[in-house]
Amino acid sequence: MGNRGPTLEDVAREAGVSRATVSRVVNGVRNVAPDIQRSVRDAIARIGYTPNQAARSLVTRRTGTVALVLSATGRAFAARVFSDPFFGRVVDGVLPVLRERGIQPVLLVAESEQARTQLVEYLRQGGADGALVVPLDQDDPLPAMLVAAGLPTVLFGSPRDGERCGFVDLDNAAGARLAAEHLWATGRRRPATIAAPVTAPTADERLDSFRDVFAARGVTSVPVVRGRFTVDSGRRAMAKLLKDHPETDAVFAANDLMAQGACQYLREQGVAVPGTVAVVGFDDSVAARKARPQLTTVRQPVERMAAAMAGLLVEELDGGGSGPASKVFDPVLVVREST
Amino acid sequence: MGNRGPTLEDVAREAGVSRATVSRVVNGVRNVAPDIQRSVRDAIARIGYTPNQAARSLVTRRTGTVALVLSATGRAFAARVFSDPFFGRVVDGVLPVLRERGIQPVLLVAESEQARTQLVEYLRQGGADGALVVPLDQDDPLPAMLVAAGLPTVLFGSPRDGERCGFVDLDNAAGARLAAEHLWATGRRRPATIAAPVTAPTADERLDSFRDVFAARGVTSVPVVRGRFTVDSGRRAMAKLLKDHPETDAVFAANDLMAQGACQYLREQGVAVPGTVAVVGFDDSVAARKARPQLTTVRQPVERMAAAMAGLLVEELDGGGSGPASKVFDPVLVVREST
DNA sequence: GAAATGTGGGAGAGCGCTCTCCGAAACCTT
DNA sequence: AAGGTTTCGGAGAGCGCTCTCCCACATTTC
Repeated sequence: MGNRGPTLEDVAREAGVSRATVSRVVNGVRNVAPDIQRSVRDAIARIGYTPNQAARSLVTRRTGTVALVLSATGRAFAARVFSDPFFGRVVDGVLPVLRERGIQPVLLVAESEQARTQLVEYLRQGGADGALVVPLDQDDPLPAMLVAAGLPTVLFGSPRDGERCGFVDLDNAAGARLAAEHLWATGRRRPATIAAPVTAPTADERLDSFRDVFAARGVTSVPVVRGRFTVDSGRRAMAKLLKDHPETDAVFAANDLMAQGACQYLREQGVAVPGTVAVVGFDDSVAARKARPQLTTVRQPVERMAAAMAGLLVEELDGGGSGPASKVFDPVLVVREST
Repeated sequence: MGNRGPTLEDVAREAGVSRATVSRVVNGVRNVAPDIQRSVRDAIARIGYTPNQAARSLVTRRTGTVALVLSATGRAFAARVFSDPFFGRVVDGVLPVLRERGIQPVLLVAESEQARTQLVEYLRQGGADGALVVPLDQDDPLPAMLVAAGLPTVLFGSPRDGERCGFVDLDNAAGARLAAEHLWATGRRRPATIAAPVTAPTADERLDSFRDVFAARGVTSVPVVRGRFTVDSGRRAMAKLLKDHPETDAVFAANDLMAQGACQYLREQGVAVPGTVAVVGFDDSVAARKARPQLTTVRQPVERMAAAMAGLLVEELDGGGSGPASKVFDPVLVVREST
């Protein structure tokens, strides 16, 4: 606490110059004669000076920090976040962009009502210059709260109506269409889907488009079971599907983990994949390649999207003007062994 | 940015009192007459005042923030952190303790050399009041760097010699002994182990104690294969073990994920578990209960340890004196289906 | 009734830094 | 040589808050 280290003033005295000059050297602004620069740097090293961020922020109104917020409204927060490789990919995408610009990335988690309030308060008080938000649930109030607090914010996934903030997103509808058309083209006529939880941000976009493709070709009924994005829930969903609709010859799951669970269950029951039932996943996460059979899946370029998200925020932060921007990415179908 | 909101001064004017009085109300110190208190609160609500954390920190030398640092020296950082449920458990344990005290938890990740330097710099400049560090690798220089920077620090896992900081740890040796004695008692005489990577903090503590137990009973050779804490590496390790030491009748893995991989591989090869080979894991993570067969494992009370870690730091932070404290937890053997 | 005690509020000095002015010196220009 | 321009360093005014004094007044005590 009372760790009061040396200040600019101390460095100035040590180097025999003024506070202003030391500040200029530290921040590398304007011209300072080379020899004075050297003597200042020496003094800094000699007495072990570190700038005080609080003092700096007070005048610059900047912290040099950006928050990456993982937010959920439901239960089992940590279990969800620290088992789905999706978040790791987001982090992987965001970090380099921020580091490169000397911005300190800070992970914040909002796992409860209370946490969310504390978090918004923290950011309002100047905890970070902006926020990158990855909402796990569709009805998450956090983005709206941040926007209302006037904090520059960029979302992973489209904002709901009225939330005026930047975002990156995947063209989910196009991805689902890709999957549907592939299954149709390979002769499947009895598809079913393991959908996202109703609360998921992307829940119905993927589902509806998938059905539309088949509906347009005369297949009007596509059974749906909701999963919870985990391998286990995929198994359970598949079990239900197999029981209620044994004629099913194709399954489209809303993420790879659930697709993997479906494959596991099918094979355990002696159902051939892809022989009898074809399975398509979503994301193209590491799970897709590790599963056996390797999954055919809709690739979501998560790292690139995350990087873009960080890029948009950084732009908004120093560009100033022009307001929230956004970027939508195109999915690609990756055909492997499960279809 | 130029988001200059209302200040204490504005509230004071609005409420017709002095800056000092508003400050007293906001921070709830000393006596302020009830009616004045009310009028100040009204004024705050009316003009939407939020205290400026930078200004506050500048004088108090406190941020009200604690960093939870995940640090690794190797590759594939995010993949490791966001797939092993272990970290979720740590987060789950730490958060409530901090929230309860109104401390804002901030997750920091040190995934590279550069990140580590930036991070230490950030914390030295007053990014947080203290750090909770979860090192993934034994040779991680971060704890030493933080201690050197004078930051109150508490580790998950014992510090290396000379690092003078608080920590919580599991009695790993006792855990390994528990596993060994259980296997011995159930008649296993040809044990092998799937050990942690040499770089892991707990690598040899578990391994050595396990061997000691068997050595004391005349079994002097215990084959070792190193894994990488993942299911996949467990499979590979088991394959090697089965090839080189087909007589093996028991396997002790350094975490549940590897034990799970071992079980999978054994069963796929038609080797009965626990009939022919018994398997013991470590941690008692969710994976242990989800695996089939359900794993016998050494329970590490991660959440409680994490909570204690946070508690120790908080104490050091406001207690001041007395220096770094520590706490060691006892493991428990949980017998399930795999032995 | 005067002194001692307690209570509630204001004044104002910083915390460590940035950044706008200013002025002194050095360098061109015609 | 006189003026203009550029270069470089210092002075000093805050940024928004906390916190120590200090003072005015109310209450108690002998």
